This record gives sequence, structure tokens and C-alpha cells, in this order.
Amino acid sequence: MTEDRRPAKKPPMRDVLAEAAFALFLERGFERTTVDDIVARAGVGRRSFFRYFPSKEDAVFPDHERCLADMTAFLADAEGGDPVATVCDAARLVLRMYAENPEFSVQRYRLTREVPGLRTYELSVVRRYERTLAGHLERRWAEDPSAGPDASLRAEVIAASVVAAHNNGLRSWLRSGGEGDAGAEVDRALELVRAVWGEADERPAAQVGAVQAVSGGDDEVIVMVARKGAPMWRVVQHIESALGSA
Amino acid sequence: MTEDRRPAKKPPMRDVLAEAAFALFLERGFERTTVDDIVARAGVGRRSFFRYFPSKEDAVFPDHERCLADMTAFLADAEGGDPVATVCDAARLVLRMYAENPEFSVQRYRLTREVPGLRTYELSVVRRYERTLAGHLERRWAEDPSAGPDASLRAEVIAASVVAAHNNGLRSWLRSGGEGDAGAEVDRALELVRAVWGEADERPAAQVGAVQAVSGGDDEVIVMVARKGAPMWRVVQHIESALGSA
DNA sequence: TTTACGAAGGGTACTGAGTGCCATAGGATT
DNA sequence: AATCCTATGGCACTCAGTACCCTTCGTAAA
Repeated sequence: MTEDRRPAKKPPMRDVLAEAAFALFLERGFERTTVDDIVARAGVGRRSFFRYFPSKEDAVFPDHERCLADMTAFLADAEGGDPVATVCDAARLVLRMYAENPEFSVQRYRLTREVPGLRTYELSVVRRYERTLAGHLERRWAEDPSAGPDASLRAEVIAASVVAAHNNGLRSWLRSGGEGDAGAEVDRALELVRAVWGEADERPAAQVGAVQAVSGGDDEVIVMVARKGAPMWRVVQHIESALGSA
Repeated sequence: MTEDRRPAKKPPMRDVLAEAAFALFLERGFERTTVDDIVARAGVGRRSFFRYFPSKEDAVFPDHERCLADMTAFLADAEGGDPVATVCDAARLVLRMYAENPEFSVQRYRLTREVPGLRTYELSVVRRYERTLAGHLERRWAEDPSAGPDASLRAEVIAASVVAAHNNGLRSWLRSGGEGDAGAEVDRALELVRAVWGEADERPAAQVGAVQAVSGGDDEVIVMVARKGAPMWRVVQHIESALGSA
């Protein structure tokens, strides 16, 4: 009834709990804060906490569930283009979530660094992102006859690389206290992965037509002839095999 | 006093507990087994369990602590050669530990797959291996002026790749019920990583001397001149930059 | 207006992991 | 024999997480 007269009539209990929990975690530390402390500050019943958060750790990462859903939706929509570039873009969704609340993200980062239980919990969250990315790569390559028999292996390795690169850039930004451009760090890191594993899309890229090794001068000289349009990892494989038989 | 007359005089309590725990986990499942159940079967006091295992989950992975120490020692001894190849070899130590007890490893794998708490715990263990490998790469490259400014990023990405590749091969072997050659699967997986990221050691490898792009026919043709002796990832970077300016 | 109903929250009691503290036993040392 | 020292057992406690049931309140149907 007072819907339009009081804009902030009733903040959802989930947010109230998350804020109370986080404030207490910063004050006393995660482990010295009990769920009873949290619900006391939030002014709600203890049972309600576990209605909104399956565990105490979940209250520290209240937005990952939504972000994971966003990533899944993003990948479901993505159709064409280089799958590796697509999962790199998907990883940037996570960065964006962190960048939306820099102070919160930095404080949470410091908290997580110090509490082993939170580090472990974060690992399980990161793992879900990684599985989501790997699943997308596998699905894309499952219908691609040129993907090769080791597509599943590549999918897992690339997903792990993307996550590691993303987290490297993200942590670098978090360690700096949220100063500077978070996107630039992560872009640089992801570009390393995309350059190694991705097919080239907008740029011209190489498809190996022939690789041969010849001798020249005192150093061995390799001459590679390549044509554009194929995955970079395959170039590397061809270089390797050519070098092996040189 | 009966040291030499009774070879199996007194099995260490840690082993007794681990065996009792594992047997019960297989019978009733992990979550339906309490620590009281375990110590009852082992015939020891409840307090002793937590003396040997910090948590119930630790009883499922009784040998990872030793394996982690082995890996640390292995990496500390490793001096020359390609750091990437070295961490690949270090990863194989983990495989060897699994292969020492195939039945146990396979049963534990099935158990871990079904219990979320064990999956999460395993992630934290895997993370420690990953950090150990990444630390080695960073240390090796810290003294190498040719390593480049992004050595830390590469270290983390490569460590993640090595772990992902290793686990891909390992899981494939575990899913097969411990049949076949575990080493072959993992070797194949790790070779993919080493081919992409490693310097070549025994094989001749490429050091990029010059990269240029020319036109030929209707497809664009790239001619790369490379000399042996330098990291493969740098070859890729040069190819990328050459293609970008083509 | 009354009744029915379903969603949201509160309260209580319970299980079980993990910890701190102290007691005790058994072997080795002096 | 007195004394350590280490390994172990026993208890009591905290706290996360769960099962079950109760209350409340807004809404829709009668």
C-alpha cells in the first residue's frame, strides 16, 4: 500500500543479512563471527540466515550465483566466432562483477586471503566457472569435425588457462587496492591465452600448409609456410612435429 | 623388544584410522559415517582421530601431504633444463602416487565424485600442487633476464595448464577403472602443454629470428624464419604480432 | 465479512565436526 | 625408584547446519 510513497520500503532480507555479515567479518574476522552474531545484527531469526545462504561462507560471495547464471546465459547465446575468444569474453563478466563494487571487492579479497576456509570456498566457486567454460568449448567442438580427438583435453586446459589468466589480472588489480584499470590487466592476461590457443578471428591467422626444416648458416633454420584461417595451437603442433623430424 | 620377531608388530594408528575410515565410507557413504563410527571401528579414542587428521576429509587423502613434500623436494633438486618440462615431470609424481594403489585410487575417485564436500577438499589439495609448480616457475624465471616481464602471469597459466592436463589424463584412467596405462594418458596430455609452452630441450626448437608475411596465390602466405634454441611461446607471440601487422 | 490458503519468517531441539584441557599409561632415561 | 616424555583417552564445550513445527500476514475465494 505504501509502495510508491516509500521508495526504500523494505530492503530484501538477503541483502540485509549479507551486509550485516560482511560488516561483522571485517570487524571481528570471519571465524570469530558466529551466525548468531549475524542474525542478531540483522534483527532476524537464525533460521532465516540459512534460508538465504546455504553456509556461512556463502554470505561472503552473495553475487557469484547470479554471475554464474549470467555467464551460462552469455555462452548459450554466443554462436559464431572463435570459441576461445568467446570464453575469454565470458571470463570478463566475472571481472565486471568485481569492478562494479571496487571497495567491497578489495575488502573481500583481503578477507579471503586470510581465512583458509574462505579460500577453499572460493576455489569451489572458481571451479564452477571453469567447468562452465570448459563445457562450452567441448560443446562447440563436439560438432566440429576439424576439432580433433583431443578436443576434451584442450577444452579443460584452455578453460584452466583462461581462469588462471583472468584471476592473475584480477588479483593484481585487487592487490593494488582497486586503483587503476582492472580491465586492462585482465585483457593483457587473457590476450596471452587467446594468442596461444585461439583461432584468429578479426586478424588474419595462420593455417599450416607445409612445414619444412632446412639448414642455413651455423644455426639451424626453419622455414614455415602457413596459410591463414586456422587455430594457432595447430601451428604449434606442426612446428613441433617438424622440428622433431629435422 | 619384539622388533625383529614380529614384523607387523604395531601398525601405526594413522594407517589404522585411515583404513577404518575408508572402509566405512565405502559401506555407508562419507556423510553417513561419523567420526565416532570411525574411531569405534579402529578401537581408539575419538580425540586421537583429530590428532592425525585435521578434518574428516583428510582421512580420504592420507597420502597427499607426503606427495606434496616429494614434489617440493623434486623441484628443489631440479636445476637445469626447461622449467616447463620440469614441472611436467613434477606433476607425474602425483600420477605415480595414484598408480601405486590402483584399486584404492579408483574407489576414492568414485567416492569423491559423489560427495560435494570431498570434491571441494580435493580442489584445495590440487591448488597446493598448482601453487608449488607456479612457485617453481616464478623462481626459475626470476633469475632469467630473458624471461620477460610477464613471467609471473605465464607461471600461473602454465601451472594451471599442467595441472589441468595431468588431471584430465588421470581422471580418464580412473574412469576406466584403473585399466590400461595411466602414464600414457598423462604423458599425452602433458606433451600438449609442453609443446605449447615449453622450451625445447632435447629436440631442436625454434628461436624466431625474423618473421615476415608475403602474398602468394589466393591465400595469404606467411614465411617464418626461425632459429633453434628458444621458447615456443615466444614463437607464437612473434607469429601473432607478424600476422597483426600483415 | 469470513474463511481458506500459501508464502515468509521465527523458535526449538537435535546432530555432528572440531577444539581445549586435563588425566593417564607406558617406555625410556637418570 | 624417581622422573620425564610422548602417545592416548576422556570430557565438556562451541558452533554450523538441519528437521520440524509454529506464527503471521497478505490475498483470494466463499
